[in-house]
Amino acid sequence: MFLNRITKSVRQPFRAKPEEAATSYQADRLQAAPAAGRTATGTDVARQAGVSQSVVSLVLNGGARQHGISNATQERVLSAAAELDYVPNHAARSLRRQRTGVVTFMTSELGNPYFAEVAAAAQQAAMARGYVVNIIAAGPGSDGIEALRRLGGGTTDGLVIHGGLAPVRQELRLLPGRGIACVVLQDAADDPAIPCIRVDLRQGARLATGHLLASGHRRVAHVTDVRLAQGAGNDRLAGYRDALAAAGLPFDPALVEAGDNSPAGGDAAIRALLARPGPPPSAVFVFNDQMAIGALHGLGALGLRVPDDMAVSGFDGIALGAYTAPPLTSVEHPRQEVGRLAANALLDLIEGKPPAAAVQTLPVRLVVRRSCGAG
Amino acid sequence: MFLNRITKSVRQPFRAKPEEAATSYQADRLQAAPAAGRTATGTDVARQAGVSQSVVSLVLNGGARQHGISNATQERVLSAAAELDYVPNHAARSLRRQRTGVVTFMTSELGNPYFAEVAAAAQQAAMARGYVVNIIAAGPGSDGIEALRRLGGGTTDGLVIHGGLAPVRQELRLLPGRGIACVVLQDAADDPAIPCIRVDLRQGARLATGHLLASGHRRVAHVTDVRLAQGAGNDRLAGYRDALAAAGLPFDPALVEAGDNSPAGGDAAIRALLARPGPPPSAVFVFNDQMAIGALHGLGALGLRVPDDMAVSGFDGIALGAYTAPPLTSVEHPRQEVGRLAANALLDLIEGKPPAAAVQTLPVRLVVRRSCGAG
DNA sequence: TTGAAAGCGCTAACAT
DNA sequence: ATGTTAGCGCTTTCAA
Repeated sequence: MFLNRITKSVRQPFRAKPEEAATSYQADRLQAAPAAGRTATGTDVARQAGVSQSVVSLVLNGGARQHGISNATQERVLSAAAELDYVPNHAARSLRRQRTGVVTFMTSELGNPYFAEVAAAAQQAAMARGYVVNIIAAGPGSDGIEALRRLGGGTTDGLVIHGGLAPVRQELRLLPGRGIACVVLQDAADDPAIPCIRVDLRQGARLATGHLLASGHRRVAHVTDVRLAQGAGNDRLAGYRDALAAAGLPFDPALVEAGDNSPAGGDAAIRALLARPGPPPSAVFVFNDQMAIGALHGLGALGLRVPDDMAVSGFDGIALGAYTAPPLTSVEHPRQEVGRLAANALLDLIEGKPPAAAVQTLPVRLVVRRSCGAG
Repeated sequence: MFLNRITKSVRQPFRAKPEEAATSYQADRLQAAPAAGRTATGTDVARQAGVSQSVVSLVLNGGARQHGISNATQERVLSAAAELDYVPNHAARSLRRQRTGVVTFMTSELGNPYFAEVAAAAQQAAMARGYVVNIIAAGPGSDGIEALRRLGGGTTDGLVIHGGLAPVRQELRLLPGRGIACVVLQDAADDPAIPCIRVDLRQGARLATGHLLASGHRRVAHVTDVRLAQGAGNDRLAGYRDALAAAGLPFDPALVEAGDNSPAGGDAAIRALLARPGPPPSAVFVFNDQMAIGALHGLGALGLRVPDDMAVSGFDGIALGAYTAPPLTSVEHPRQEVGRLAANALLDLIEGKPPAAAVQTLPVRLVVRRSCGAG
């Protein structure tokens, strides 16, 4: 059984912490390796080419020139490798080189198109620098902690992690000590050795709310994600308050509602907001576009017209936002840039180059569409 | 430089196939390993615990009981491991065991919520069986081929691949020979050694189109994905034709339009369809929900009401479909089931258990909402 | 111009 | 009850 910290065999649970035992790598299950028609090794190639194994390695790794391997030999090695469909064993190479050539992206929000774009850009940047990227779908929950624990030597050279950090901060701090470079997205990891690439969410919220206020709305509500709630670190809420303050308006908690981060959550939140006593808001700034789409739906169901009865602004700028009825005002993030910068910061770290800056904050852009009334 | 097939060093491009050289693993870039504060090894733990390295391995892998290691020794090993934050080296372990305990998911459609759900379910199933899952975002393009080439020994024990297979079929066939088990999603890989888990798209298309026909529509159009075009293997198009035939209606190519698989593509397609001469359709079955949302938008822009002027059915059943205006009729897929079955089929293959069936086809379910008029 | 050999960290069979 | 040892496949230094 695999064992990172203080855990023991499942067969001897008297010592295992149950929750760890339950999720830890069950090596016992992986015993019987089925003979899958042995893969060709470098030695096989060497034999076939009639040279030594080290020559194979040299030729295949580009060291042939400086070691003065003859052209004829190179040809033989190359064709033997091709003939045998030789692929160097990654585990052996990583073990020997003490680097894997792999970097890992971890996120709980796989399927969020936002992340997909960031990941794609990061992957492109990493590939351009010779690395393979793989993605682990795990979040701040126990799965994420477990995943981080497994990230030991020989797994990956570095990690970009995205999504609520708090619960995994502890594990994260251990990674550099294990020789794994880290970069975090959005939430800085109070550790100067871990750079952070972030988007200026607070400014985005200021822009969106400010635009609604500038259009003449005086009761502007806010729908937020219940997981972030009122706590500190809710940048969008902070930006919303900034904008109110700048307009000389008081912050009214009765105009803030929290909901699930989903269309259904946005729908429920807008209904809750309108069910409250007192004068209803005439505009609402919603946490993100998928919740905003739910809100549009809820408003329609209540017989309210957008933007006449209620102006709506989303956040994030997903592609579908331009295709809702009415099209959704939103705040675009520089996703590509985030991915590119994150990958490059990580690889610089891995390769020992001087990192750019501990925290890089990128600007956002307001995209005005019909849902907020203005042109 | 890394080299799978007939490629050579970038420094000696006279022999390298340019396109391969450009994308291949550039080992030269990964030379200088920065000393990142040496990670603790099993030997370190052994020294600290005052035992031999093999005892450490035994204790940490659960072999302690049957090898009769004393409790006191076990305690010492365990606490030494904890103290040193020991994590077994994955490369070394994989090399020795000849299995990695990792399975790979490959898809080009990262960010498609459809895939995210499949992947999540698969991951859960794989984790329950003691494997780590990692995801590679690569598709049927050159990136996918490159990625498959790198999938050699010591990288992963198995692969689930999703998305248009044709271009990578060739590479795919080589994998079992390299000891990598494969399962494909949706498009069967004419190789009985590679199981396929699929959803009955054709039946889904029959259901959606059939429902429109049953509602009295006689001119039912179809918007398809341009990448699938008219070719064979377009199950949705086939199901659409099935339904027409079952209703005794002729297939009219003028009622089929292809577009980009995106909201913009759906928008453009519906406009193109309506711009054609001849009587317009009164209903349309669209390739998937995101294209259908684009179509709803296009129809609105043209001043047509849904469902009165045009009934619309999507496909896939994404969450946002219930929140469009009007809510979108669609065809739900059993995503979780797909993921679960794929993971289990793959792991059975890896572990040498008898696989269930070469091809498992799962049923879909029509979800009727307002966009098609019916209740 | 090529080969031999050491060793990365781990597991497991075989000694004690 | 614990230690020794032989590799897994690869890279790289040193020798020939």
